[in-house]
Amino acid sequence: MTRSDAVAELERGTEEILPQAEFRQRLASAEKEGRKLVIKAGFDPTARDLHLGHTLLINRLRAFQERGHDVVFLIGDFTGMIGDPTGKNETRPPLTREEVLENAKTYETQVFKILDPEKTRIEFNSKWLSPLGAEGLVRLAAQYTVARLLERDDFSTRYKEGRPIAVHELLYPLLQGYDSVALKADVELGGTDQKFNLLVGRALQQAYGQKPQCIMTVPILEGLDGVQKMSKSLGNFIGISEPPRDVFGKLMSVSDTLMWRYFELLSFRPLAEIAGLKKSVEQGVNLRDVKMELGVELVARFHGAQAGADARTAFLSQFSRGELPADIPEVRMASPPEGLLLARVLKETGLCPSTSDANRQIEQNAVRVDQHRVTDRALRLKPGATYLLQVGSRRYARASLVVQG
RNA sequence: GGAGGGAUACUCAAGCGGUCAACGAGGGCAGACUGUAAAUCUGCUGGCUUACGCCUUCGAAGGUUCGAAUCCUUCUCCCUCCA
Repeated sequence: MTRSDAVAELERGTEEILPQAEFRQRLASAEKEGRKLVIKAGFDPTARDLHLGHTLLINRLRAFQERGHDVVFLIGDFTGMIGDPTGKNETRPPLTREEVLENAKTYETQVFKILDPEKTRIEFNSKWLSPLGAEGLVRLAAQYTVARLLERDDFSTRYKEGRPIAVHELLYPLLQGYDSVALKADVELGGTDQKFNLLVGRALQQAYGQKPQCIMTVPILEGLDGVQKMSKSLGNFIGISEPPRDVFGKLMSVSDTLMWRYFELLSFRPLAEIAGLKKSVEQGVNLRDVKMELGVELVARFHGAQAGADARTAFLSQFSRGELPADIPEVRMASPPEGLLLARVLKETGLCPSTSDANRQIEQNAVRVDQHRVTDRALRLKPGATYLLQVGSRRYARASLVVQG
């Protein structure tokens, strides 16, 4: 890999690098002198489950790590008690110390699916923020002005609209910036919504007589709907701890246009290779197959290479050829001698949330018993047998009915 | 402290005494089609019930009425304006 390729690989998938020239120069001189850059990325310990959106940032960290730089995974346990107000239109209640620590713990296992644990430095910002004390805080606060804090979008909006801004929220950017001072960060990464905070870090380092960090922002990834940002609360996410078939399946359900964006942002393949794939689709290759490539790659990243291949095989057999999946849950239930209504059984097996819903599904031709469509909601399943039940093409179960008593 | 406005199903948002289990949009689920769980079109989207139908829901609690999401009272929470 040439030097400029290497830089391109580090900068890949970033939204903005400020200032870019300074970043490249700093990188070059550090590598020339065999010195590690301190790469900082902070995580708010409010989210427990990481999803693909978070991985954009983690992937950048990984790229730096691969080039031997000092990657600091900073858990904002102290600032977590404030809660970053970015993008929020109202004050959040502070988390308790216990909640913060609890959440922080769950990060590690997830993050190390991508990062190398040996090369990752995990820090908690309470380490330096707690000892800072009231005096230190006052000194820190003296380094920045209210007017500049109010430049931040969500602060200025709230201020103009007369909505409350608690004083501790104003402190958030300062504390985050002080983290950079404490770590002597060379580069700080964050989502585009973090730009303001990252720049405050730059200013504060300067105020404390350090060389100001460069900042690197990564895009906010759209969720499965292709419109809103990926988030757990919107339900449009792919979690990195989800089972292989869900990760794969959700990726397959991504719209064709969104798929390319995912590919560019999430795949580790060289950019040239992705361009090649795009070209091959234009020349008639089935886009579905390209989508599967992405699915295989991501499942493999989180669950191992074998899981990636298996997910593709399972998908093809189930949805292309309509075969049964390998692992169909089996439920035993008691039945009176005359049998149980189908809707009742569908509910008991968990395939449908209620008998009303089960009846609706039956009326909509969605239900199969032993591979045959059933449209009669009056059908009773007799005890003494095991039935294969399907609702739609994704929900399967076996129900074995045993005579009551 | 004073004056107004609002709270409706997963979300947004109509309704303002009966025809409301509640318009519409988004989301979700399903069917058709297909090259995929893409796109497109169609249907469904509170619970119980084989069915007739029954029950619960419109911030909370009471009340008026044959009948309330709709009117009245109190309460809780939000917002706007004045001080």
